[in-house]
Amino acid sequence: MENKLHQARSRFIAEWGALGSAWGINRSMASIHARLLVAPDPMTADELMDDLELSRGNTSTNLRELVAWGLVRQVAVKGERRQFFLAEKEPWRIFVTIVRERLRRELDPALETLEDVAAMSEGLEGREAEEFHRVVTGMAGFIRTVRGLARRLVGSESSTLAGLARVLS
Amino acid sequence: MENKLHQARSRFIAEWGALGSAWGINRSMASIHARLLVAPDPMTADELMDDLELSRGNTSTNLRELVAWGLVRQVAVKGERRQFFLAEKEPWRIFVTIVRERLRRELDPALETLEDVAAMSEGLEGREAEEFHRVVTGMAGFIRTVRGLARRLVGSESSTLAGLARVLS
DNA sequence: CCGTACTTTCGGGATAAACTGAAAGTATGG
DNA sequence: CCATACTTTCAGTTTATCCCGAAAGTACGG
Repeated sequence: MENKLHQARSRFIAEWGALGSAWGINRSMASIHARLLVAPDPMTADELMDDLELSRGNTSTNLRELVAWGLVRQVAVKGERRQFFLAEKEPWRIFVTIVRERLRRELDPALETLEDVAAMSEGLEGREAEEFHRVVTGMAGFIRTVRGLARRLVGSESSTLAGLARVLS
Repeated sequence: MENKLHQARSRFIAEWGALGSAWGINRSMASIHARLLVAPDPMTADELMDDLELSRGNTSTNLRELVAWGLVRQVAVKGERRQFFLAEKEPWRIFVTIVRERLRRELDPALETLEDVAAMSEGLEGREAEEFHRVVTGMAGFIRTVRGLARRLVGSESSTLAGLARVLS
């Protein structure tokens, strides 16, 4: 019985790690996140370290990252000196957090550069320059629209999924 | 003038590469894609190679990948022996292609495993096992819903962005 | 404040991914 | 069917990233 749980948990952690890798999240961070997700109670860095066979340093660094992302928070347990970590478990909130952070960290700077570049190429002459300007401007506009939609989508705390489902059907 | 174009183009290519990296696409592939995006005419592997200072092998491999993704296609130019490559330039179509491919390559397998793991932990007893089952099941359900929505979103060839905008406002 | 329990930092090593360049492969025009 | 122009493959190298573990740092309880 215990064994079945361990087996399922390992697969879950491995799969979460793989998904993370495909999206630019490192394996340790994804593993720690996965482990915390399925823990009924907050865990300490030491427990995670032993469970996932990661080094102390690695565990510490990635826990900090997860806290910075807002996916995990530190909780104080009365009468305990060490820190405990607790993951957000509600899928919609996890999703919203990730989308928000990625918009902020990656899309916003990219969009700024793109609009910069579009402006730089304004009014240049020649086939190449004209096509460049046309494409970059179009791309920037599209991304700006997507960002706006994404922001509204993740703007509300409660799930907009049901609403979306209605529209797209 | 020529110079301004070059400068803007370099920045665009670099930015596209950075964006790609953050999303698990390698830099060469993203650079080639960016270069083709802003080209008024189809380009050959050699032109790309010189322009981006990549090796022949790297260029060839990543062009093939881009074709496999459906973001670039080969076109025949009359009276020319070598192959020319042309990128899809419409932002909405690019977006749809990428979303479709990533759903298929990453989300689908992940969801399958997740549902597997959820089934494995069905009926196990104990706090840990019960929480595990609860969380994994919830997660799988959520992802299934998201996938369904995404599929519908990218199901139509023409942009659904306008429709979305209406709903989310 | 001192000792101890806990956490973070960081230089160096390991690993994996990306990239190169040359050789092998393919196909087309003459 | 040969020569040549072009493309792909692949073994080896480089590069970037991740990860380890020890040492330094921090703060709490007594």
